[in-house]
Amino acid sequence: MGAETTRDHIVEAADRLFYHQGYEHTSFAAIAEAVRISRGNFYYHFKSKDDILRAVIAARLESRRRMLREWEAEEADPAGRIRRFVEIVVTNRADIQDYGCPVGTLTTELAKLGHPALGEAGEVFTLFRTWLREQFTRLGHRERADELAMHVLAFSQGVATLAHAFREEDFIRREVRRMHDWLGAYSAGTGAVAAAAHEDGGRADA
Amino acid sequence: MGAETTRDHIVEAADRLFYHQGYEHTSFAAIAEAVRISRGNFYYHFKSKDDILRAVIAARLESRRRMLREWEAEEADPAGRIRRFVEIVVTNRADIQDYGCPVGTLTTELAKLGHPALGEAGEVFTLFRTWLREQFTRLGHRERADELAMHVLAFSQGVATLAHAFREEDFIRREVRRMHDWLGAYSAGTGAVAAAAHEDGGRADA
DNA sequence: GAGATATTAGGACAGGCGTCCTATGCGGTG
DNA sequence: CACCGCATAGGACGCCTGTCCTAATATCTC
Repeated sequence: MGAETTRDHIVEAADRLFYHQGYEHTSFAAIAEAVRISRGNFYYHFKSKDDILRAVIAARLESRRRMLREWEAEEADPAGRIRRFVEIVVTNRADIQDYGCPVGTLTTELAKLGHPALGEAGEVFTLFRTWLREQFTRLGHRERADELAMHVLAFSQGVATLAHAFREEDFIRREVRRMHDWLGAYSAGTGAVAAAAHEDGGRADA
Repeated sequence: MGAETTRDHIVEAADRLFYHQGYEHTSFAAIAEAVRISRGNFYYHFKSKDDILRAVIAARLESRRRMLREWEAEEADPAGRIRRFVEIVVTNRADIQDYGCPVGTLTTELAKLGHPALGEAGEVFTLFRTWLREQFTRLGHRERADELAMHVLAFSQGVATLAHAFREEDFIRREVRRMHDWLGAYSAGTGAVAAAAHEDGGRADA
């Protein structure tokens, strides 16, 4: 805490405010007030608002990378790792109900603004997609790994958006349970793998 | 076209611009330019920007109601109606890839802005939820109708968000196919209904 | 055609924004 | 103690925003 630099404080406050209020709606004055520094002093650490945004995105990317790395260290089973990802919406349910998914909402906003940093924001999605794909590949679903990864991602975005709109915690838990059930067909031994492949394999890649 | 009032033109242009650029990012000047009227003239038809937003939301609500009514007239089978809803993401794939879901993105933005019209925007979600619930009820799933309705809604939001982020049409089609497969267990005759109830009934409502 | 009403145009206003500039304070080094 | 570079403060700037006001123009009624 005390060891953190002013720049870090700015990035942290901006991260939180961008998440809670949106990027465009968050003014320099608001960040300055949160960090308790003067407006003018911003431009010593960052050269523009875009610059702060990029720093925030980079910080988020790094934090997600770190999270995934920890999961990999703690959980050897790829299926267990995927389940951890699915559990995010439960773990962060309070924030999600209040503000939605940080990644999804920022990406959507930057797209509407035509902001040049949209691509960087999208990299967080790509990070998750690649990581999930890797886990499915290790489970023996190499051909369909990307499709399955995207399905899990779509789940989390759908749940986040509706949990935000309706604020219903039970809905989150039901959808997570449903997703765990679905994952069961892909995560167990060869028998279950074969069953899952049979279940919808014929149509999915027509 | 020619029969439309100026007010209608304003609402149409604002609707499109709010969808493409976001509510906050769309200025009065931008709407005025699109409608080809002067800025000042706005306040003859609307008393504030909020007022235009409310008119846009009301128009969207009405258009969705009309759409659902048409589906009900054309399609007697509740399962077919639900399938029509699922197909929205395919039908509107171009817009969705460019701008996301109009309902989801607006709701999310208004929530971040703390805008008083958030509740009205959310009514579109409620409209869909209630309608889907009604269709599932008619299919004989009264107890789980709301849960199933929410699942379909979550599907559409998840697909829309990711299709927007990644711009991949194949992804949309794969997810829609998956959803149709899932619906198959709930839409056929009593035999299939019983099978679906057995499939995950034991855990879903523990 | 005259008058009343409905509609439009365009500028003025105050406030907030991101940005920039300059002066001031702080902390370690010779 | 003098110095120098890092860090900060706070105000000035030009721009754009939503809003409001007033004058001009269409449109309709008798």
